[in-house]
Amino acid sequence: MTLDREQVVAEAVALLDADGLDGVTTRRLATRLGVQSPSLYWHVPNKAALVTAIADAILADLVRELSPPTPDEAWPDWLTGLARGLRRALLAHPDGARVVSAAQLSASMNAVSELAMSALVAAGVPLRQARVITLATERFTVGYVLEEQAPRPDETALRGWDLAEFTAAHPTLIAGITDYFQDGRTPDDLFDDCLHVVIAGAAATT
Amino acid sequence: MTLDREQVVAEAVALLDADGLDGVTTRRLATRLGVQSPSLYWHVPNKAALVTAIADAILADLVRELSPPTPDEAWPDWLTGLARGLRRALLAHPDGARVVSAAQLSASMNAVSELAMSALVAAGVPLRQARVITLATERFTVGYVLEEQAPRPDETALRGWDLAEFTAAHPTLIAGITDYFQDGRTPDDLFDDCLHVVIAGAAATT
DNA sequence: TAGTGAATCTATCACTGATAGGGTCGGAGG
DNA sequence: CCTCCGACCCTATCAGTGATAGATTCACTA
Repeated sequence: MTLDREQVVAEAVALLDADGLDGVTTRRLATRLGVQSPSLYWHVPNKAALVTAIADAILADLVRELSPPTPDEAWPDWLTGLARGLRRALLAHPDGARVVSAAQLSASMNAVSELAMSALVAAGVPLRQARVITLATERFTVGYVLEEQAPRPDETALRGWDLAEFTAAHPTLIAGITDYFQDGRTPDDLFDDCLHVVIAGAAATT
Repeated sequence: MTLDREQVVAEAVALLDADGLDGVTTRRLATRLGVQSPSLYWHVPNKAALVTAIADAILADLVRELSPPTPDEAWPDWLTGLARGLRRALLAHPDGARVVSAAQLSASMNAVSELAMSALVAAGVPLRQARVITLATERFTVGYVLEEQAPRPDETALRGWDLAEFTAAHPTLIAGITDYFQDGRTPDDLFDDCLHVVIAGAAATT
């Protein structure tokens, strides 16, 4: 029962889930697999390739369950669903967005892009606009989740930080944040609202 | 002529410019400052704080030259200029977007947010919409530049990668990319076009 | 049975962020 | 003048990182 690249990646994802990206080290991964760390290099050329493989694994489910828009589905609605699915896939693992943005040439991400562009083109969006729209949507979504998953500032970063002082210097910002969540709105709502901006722009510029 | 936190950060930025974020190590930074690495910890609590300080330095120029919209300036145009300026600031240093996205509580970034939100509110945009629009714009821009500055895949990542095969699997994607740059369009144009999507959506959802 | 190649091992490298604890030196208080 | 104290920097060291060299094991095949 010798080790397998697939098992390595699967265990790396499990390690990511348990300890985040910084917890994914070659040694700890090897230990989990009952092996010494240099053995991993037989299955994976280097750590960057491992991260890319993790990214592909993270997006694999999304790619699998993705389907082109139904005939009666308007492409902006379909694209909204795509972006939501992408965000869910990224949020499903700690540092998911970091992993995907660190990936070099993720096959799954390219599959998502291809599907999105072909769907838009099929729906009558000019090729060039389809490219612009998918790029904007993808990069917005990844950028959004990246910030969403950013670690809370540690204690030393907050030393000398005062809420009252901050509020005084950034009144509109604070007001906007508190206002938004006042009526029971959730972080998911905030993403949806931001995404709606992007999609509305996409629909408007076509 | 003893060392100063300001000098430490300035030299860290110089080191970032020379060797990228991964090149910014405490030892190399110390060497550049003619000092041993533990000395840095007198001026900076840890490396995360140093990165945040670098991020603030990167955005400092932007914040300084930023001004509210003139009375005859429509807020979508003004916001477009803001996003362009943010992108330029990030692109001005290697890994600029990575640095800013890794920063914990960057004062400069918050200053940008505050300025943007207050400008929008002053222009009549409802507070909640202003929040959504600035968030969408900021995260889109950082996410965009992050990918823009991602390192080209190294050789081992490209082992077994075949353009013809990739094109066959992603015809629309490849067509869209080649089509876009065919008429002499530049990466700056691509960003502007994507940004236009976001801003148009912002204007449309108001 | 000899050999080949896959898969793993041990040992080690150069490097990282960080801490402990000891010096040095200038300026303020007696 | 002298002492003391805090700012500032040092040496020494730690635990941990990705990675490589080179030896070893072991199943299968010619």
